[in-house]
Amino acid sequence: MRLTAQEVYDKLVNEDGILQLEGQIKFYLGDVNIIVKQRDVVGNIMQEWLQGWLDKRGIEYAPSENTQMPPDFFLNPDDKTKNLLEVKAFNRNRGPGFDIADFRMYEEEIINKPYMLNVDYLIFGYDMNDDGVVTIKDVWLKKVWEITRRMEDWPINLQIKDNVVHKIRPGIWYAEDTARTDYTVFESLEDFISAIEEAVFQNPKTHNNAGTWKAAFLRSYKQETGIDLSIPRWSEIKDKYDLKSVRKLEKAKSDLAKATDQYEKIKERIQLYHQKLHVEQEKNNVGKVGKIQDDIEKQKKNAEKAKEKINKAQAKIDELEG
DNA sequence: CATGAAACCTTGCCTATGCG
DNA sequence: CGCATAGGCAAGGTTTCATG
Repeated sequence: MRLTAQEVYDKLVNEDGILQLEGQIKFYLGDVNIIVKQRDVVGNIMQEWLQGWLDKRGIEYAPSENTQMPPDFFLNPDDKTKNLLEVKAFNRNRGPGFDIADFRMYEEEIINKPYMLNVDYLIFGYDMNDDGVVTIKDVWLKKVWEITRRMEDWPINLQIKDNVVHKIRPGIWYAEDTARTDYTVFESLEDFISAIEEAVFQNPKTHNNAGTWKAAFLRSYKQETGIDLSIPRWSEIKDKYDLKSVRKLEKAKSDLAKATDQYEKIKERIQLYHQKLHVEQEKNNVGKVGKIQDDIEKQKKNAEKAKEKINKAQAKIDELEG
């Protein structure tokens, strides 16, 4: 039986009820039996489990030729450019920490094999309790651009050690609270490619290929799919993925509005006090005149403070917009 | 002196990131 | 990959302040 990645997903979730199952990782050597409670191994175990599951359900596949690179499974053994499946797993109580691929290999790979962009990622979000019991909290089927994002100083989320680029790592694609996320995952294949191109340029080790990378990729992609992709410039799309700056700008604007409002109210208040002062001066009410004069001085200080707030907010807006 | 609104502080939670 | 950590955000409580 041959299934697509989507059919595999549906079968796992709907027919086999994977979200209701419980598992445990056991190991024995001699007469010593242990239950593995370390999470490092769960990803590999899940991949092997899926292979066992495919076998048991009689689903055809060819296994990976290179365990370092996606995919893990070719669901169509006769055409190893279609229906490719990559399996990932991560601790659902934390963020996804798995690697997508080594950046340099990936950047070259998608020129040589553009169909790799179409790999389906089957992702398990698991939980492991103190007894080592593993349960699957979530399963997703995703394309690569749906699980990757930019980072502060790079167009794609990269693991960087001693200034050297290593792996592409995922973002959080399932956040229910966007107020807490700084960078959203990419909206399209085109934006993802734009980010890769920019990263090829920014990375010292690939910088020299940057001039030809995009053209080479587009040629290869067209040859394989017949499609002329239109890739936006990174500088034109980068801001929409930076929610942090968007929020900062909004806050600065609201601070400015508030401070301006405050400033106006204080000015009105001072005017009112001046009127009162006038009345009491006419009455020669020395005590009250002194008190009102004190009040006016106080309000003038408040006005200065408000003015400072206004300037600060305006400076922030200029900085973020400029 | 009481009141209500705004400013301020604390705490817990979550994400992003760097390192081993 | 896991883990530690920093920093941002929300909620809730508390303080401060203008005002009647």
